[in-house]
Amino acid sequence: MAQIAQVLVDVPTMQTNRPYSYQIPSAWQSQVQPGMRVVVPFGRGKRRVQGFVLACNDVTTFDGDLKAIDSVVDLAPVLNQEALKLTAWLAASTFSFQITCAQTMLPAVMRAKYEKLLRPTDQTSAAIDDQIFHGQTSVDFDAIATTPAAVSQLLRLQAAGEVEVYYQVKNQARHKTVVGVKAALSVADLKQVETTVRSGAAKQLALLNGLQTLNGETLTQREFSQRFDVSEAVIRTGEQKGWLQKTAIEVYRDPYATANIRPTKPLKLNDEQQVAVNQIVAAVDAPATTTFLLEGVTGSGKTEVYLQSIAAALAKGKTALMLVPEISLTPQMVQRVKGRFGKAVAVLHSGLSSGEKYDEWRRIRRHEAQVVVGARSAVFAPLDNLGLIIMDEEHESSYKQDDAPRYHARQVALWRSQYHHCPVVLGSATPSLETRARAEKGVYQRLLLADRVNRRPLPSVSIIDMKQEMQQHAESNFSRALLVALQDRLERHEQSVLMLNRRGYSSFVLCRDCGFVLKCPNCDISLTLHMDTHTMKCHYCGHEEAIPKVCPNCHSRQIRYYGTGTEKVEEELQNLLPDARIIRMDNDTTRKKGAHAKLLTQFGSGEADILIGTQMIAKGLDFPNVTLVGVLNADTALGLPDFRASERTFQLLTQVSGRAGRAEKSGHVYIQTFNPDHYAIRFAKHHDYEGFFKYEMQMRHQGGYPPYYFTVQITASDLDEAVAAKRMYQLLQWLKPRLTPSTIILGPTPKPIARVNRRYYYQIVIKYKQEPNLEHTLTTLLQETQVQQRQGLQIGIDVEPLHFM
DNA sequence: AGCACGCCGACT
DNA sequence: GTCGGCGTGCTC
Repeated sequence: MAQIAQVLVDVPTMQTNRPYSYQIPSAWQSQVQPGMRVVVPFGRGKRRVQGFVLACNDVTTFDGDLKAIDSVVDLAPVLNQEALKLTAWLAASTFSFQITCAQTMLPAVMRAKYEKLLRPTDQTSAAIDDQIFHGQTSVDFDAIATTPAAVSQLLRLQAAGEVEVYYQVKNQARHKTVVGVKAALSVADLKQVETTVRSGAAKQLALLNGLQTLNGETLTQREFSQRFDVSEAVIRTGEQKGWLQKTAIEVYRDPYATANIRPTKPLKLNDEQQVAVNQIVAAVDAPATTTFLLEGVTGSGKTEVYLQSIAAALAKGKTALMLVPEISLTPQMVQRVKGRFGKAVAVLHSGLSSGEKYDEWRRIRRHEAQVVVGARSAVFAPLDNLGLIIMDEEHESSYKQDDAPRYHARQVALWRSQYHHCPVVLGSATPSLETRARAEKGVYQRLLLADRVNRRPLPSVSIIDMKQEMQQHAESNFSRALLVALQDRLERHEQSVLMLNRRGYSSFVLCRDCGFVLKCPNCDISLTLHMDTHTMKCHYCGHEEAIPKVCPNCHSRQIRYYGTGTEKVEEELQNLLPDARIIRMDNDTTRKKGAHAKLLTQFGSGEADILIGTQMIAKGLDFPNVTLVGVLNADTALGLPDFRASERTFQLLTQVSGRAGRAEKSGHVYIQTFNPDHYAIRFAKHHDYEGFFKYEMQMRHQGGYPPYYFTVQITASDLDEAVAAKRMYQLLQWLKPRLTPSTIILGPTPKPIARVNRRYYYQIVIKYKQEPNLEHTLTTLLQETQVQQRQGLQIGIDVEPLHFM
């Protein structure tokens, strides 16, 4: 019987990023297993932390007295063998702490909350009890220890044994329960009781009759009350008389009421779709770890290919995982999958409450759900026996997590496909260059859907040169051509969608006399005007202040907002087209839970003529009556110092164009731009992904960028700019001799937004083709900079970063 | 992270 | 002399 547990403790630092050995108390030796959470003492004080058991055995390299596990949190492992292996791989490949990775894979409620408490002892004097405890059994340490003087007093009291410090490790996970009703007496006894009830007590008789029909089963109180027509008060009486027992029945929080979902049937596939399904299903059956690139224009029916492939995996008794970007995870999308697979579907996304996420996670782990649909983190869903992984819109940057662990869901999906020997399907109309290049080399197998379902032609696209427009007409967000088209749609009772490319282009306040721009005091970035709260906000640190009435610099009153936000566009459009009914969708109007869906439903049911929004409207929405799509500012992202700017612009334009003319009516797209000759815009006009791919590959080849090179970004930040810069140059000197000569190191350079939250940022980018020792080198780097990190320097490593700013 | 240990300046 | 500042090392 294993006596020693190797435990990963919940202390995310470089020094503690390894297992610690603990004695397993003999009473628990048969039940502690790898993957369970435990509470262990850690450190010289009385600190207790949560940890994950990685292994159980009888050996340790530690030559000292082992401490014992304090308590066991789980009855069964929450991380299975696959998850434990994945944790180790994820930590190594993203340069993050193992404990952080383990926690990332689980619902947030399973993360422990810690409380440091003070408790009285039997030596506590009346005076201290009066001062600190007021008769309570414990008080929060931090609430009392607010001043240095208070801290030293507490330390003295602790030394004198008058108070005790105690750490409480709290499990946040709560199971939702409803009240159940169960008979407490046998049927015979209940019959006996019936004879003693006063005649005319109809409800009590009904209750007794009802109890007799239960057959020892438990019914929810609600159901019982309805079925036998007895009130809760009567049931309470029955409980008091000892006829019945109330119990707690565990229920799942159901985020989508399954009741009103209409079942859907598989659609007839066209030839291309059928070929794709056949290939995928063959790989599911084999099983083979083939990675497919399913490349299909918008409207070519990729989703139906996914659904029928999933059906084949389920038919084989296997499970399936379907990843979609957060913004595509709309109620329509969920309905479509649930309509096909019903209760077998679990949905994981950020809109769920933490309790709902936990319940969905448990349904998956208990094998009550075989299909999981979810955003990025759903890639960790605890599905056993995986038969198929699908990643829709694989080029979406939201698949990469922005903070530690900086993983890309695609990499995790590929890892899991190796583990389960199952295929992966990467789907997109505009695949990332990396993926498309791998398909070119035969690493991935390419499946092409060139035709739109029903053979609808792609919408025609007009490019509008805003430079000319500006010269000939007054400054406006709307070109004449677009306005005429909008007017035309209003008259024909058709709908329009307008997209404002918000990135780096929101409203800021500018003084027309001296040119002063209101900036964040903590960050090198202008503050954004928010009309809903009437404040200026920083989008990086959250700083908020009042809108200035006079210029803080020259005291002029000519201080106005400048630039274009969705609100301003809406206002201008309403002036230009007073009769139009407009819905605006942006971060402000969709922040509330369910607001997103509500606005889309309103638009879909024809309650508005025009939908204005940011990038969020480009994805997945499918309204047959939309015949016009306008992109107000196509090129705001093109000017950004990022080699992926063209790729993103092309993808966005192609995607938003796909919103026009999805049913019988043909669509038209207007793209307003200041760079009408830019290749990203030219290729988007002709829906020419292949042309764009070839051209962009040349650009990447010349620039030495992915997919020709791999990249790693190292960021250092410090409150003192000189320190950040100096350390970065030292780091460069340290790094150079450890990398192969063909590797290119860019930087150090200050980040384009050099200061965020009072910290100064510098970055180095490593571009390499082959660097076998990179993992080791960078891990060493993190260890060697420990002392500096303690002194306030923050160092971060991002493997294959998606944003270079 | 959080805690103890340990070594220097201004107070009872 | 002691209290308390924070730099350094360690946590099974």
